[in-house]
Amino acid sequence: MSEKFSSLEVEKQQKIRNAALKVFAEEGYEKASTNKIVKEAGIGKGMLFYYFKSKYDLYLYLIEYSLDLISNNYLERIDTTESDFIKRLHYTSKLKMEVFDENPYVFTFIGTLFLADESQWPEYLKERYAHLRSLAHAKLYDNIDYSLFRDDVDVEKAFHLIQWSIEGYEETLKKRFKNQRLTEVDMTPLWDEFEEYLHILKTSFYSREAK
Amino acid sequence: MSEKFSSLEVEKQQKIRNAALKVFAEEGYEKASTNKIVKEAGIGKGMLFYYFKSKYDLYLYLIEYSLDLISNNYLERIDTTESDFIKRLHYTSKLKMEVFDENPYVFTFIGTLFLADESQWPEYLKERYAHLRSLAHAKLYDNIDYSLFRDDVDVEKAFHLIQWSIEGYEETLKKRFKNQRLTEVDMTPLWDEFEEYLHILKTSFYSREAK
DNA sequence: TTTGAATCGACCAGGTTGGTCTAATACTTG
DNA sequence: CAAGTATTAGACCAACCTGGTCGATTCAAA
Repeated sequence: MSEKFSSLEVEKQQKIRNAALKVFAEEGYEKASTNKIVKEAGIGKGMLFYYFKSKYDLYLYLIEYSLDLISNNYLERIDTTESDFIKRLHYTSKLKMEVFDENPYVFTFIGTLFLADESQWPEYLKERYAHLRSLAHAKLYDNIDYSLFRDDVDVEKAFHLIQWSIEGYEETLKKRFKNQRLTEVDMTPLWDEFEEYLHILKTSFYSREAK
Repeated sequence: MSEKFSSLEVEKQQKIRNAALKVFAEEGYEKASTNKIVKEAGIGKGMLFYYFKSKYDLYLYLIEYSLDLISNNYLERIDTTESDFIKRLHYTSKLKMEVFDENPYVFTFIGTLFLADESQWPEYLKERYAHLRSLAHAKLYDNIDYSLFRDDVDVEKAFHLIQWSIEGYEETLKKRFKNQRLTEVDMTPLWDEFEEYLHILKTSFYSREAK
């Protein structure tokens, strides 16, 4: 990236980033076409190479940007003093939706990195990516109160079941509102529905006594 | 498709189909390259167009083939007299794995059709695709004994939670054994693990009295 | 009026595309 | 063995797309 890009108005930066994130996320690095990106971003082809010296340069910039965003605006904000696993996930989902709404392609883009070929990345990006993953793990599992769970179920397995359930719910929501901006959707009934699911999970996996 | 293709030895047919299914599933119709397909199938470029008159012809053939396979070897074999939802899903998973093992790309390929542009398909394929979806629904939900479920949870929601859990488990398995043929994997401990998960679901979502 | 940063899109060489065709080989039948 | 047919690989084609360049133009500041 050059200082040319960073001195753009933030809206324009955001528009270009979103376009690029979208195309990279959907097509993967190799197949992502810079033509498609500039079209989506509504800028001329020349400008992209004026801001970034190559396609790969743009790609690395997006990685760095996404790592930062997910760390600072999402993971770091997860409150690990909440020791109730389900409550923590509940709050985590709210956060995720918030970030997702402003930056819909970052999560998919970061997801694709998991299968990407890191070997050519600069060292500092590899480190930060590894750091992100361990941070994510810690933010989910550190300081969880195991005693809330029924003692006749394997807590580890219950963790998984709860997580899969939440991911499944997220997926169905994505499918349901595929073509709408999230801001245009009234989320309150969805959160209610989500909470009903969480309530079921609670009554199912937590022991009766535990409130 | 021409009779040229169907009179090939079945192994060769299968190899070509698998190659094509794989590429179409991974890249989508437009981007799937016939060059990649013939390379993957280990045949010369000419042969593909000797067997199928065009890329689109091959594509339609694969749709028909996959619809048939999933109907006959998978859905139709699901036993709807089993009214215990979890047991039925358990059996369904076994079937799915069986089919998956012999034909790993059919499910993903069929999955991509959901987002594909049906509008140009011949009428009979549209109908059969619609039929497949209603069949799938029926095979999952018809004749389920609701009384097994705890009466303090919404059965519909419990359905979803259970399904998401199973899908989640399937996904983690796919990731775990991404690069191995399924036949090379010793499945028995996995089935045991799976059954432990099912057991938890049972104790969680079914009422105590219901066995 | 002059400068130079910002912008666009025509353009380039190289590569890939779906599809054709030739020429060689393999197989069958006399 | 010979003749003919079925099968095969891959060189080849025009059309198109690729990442990247560059000259032409605009326009605000000096």
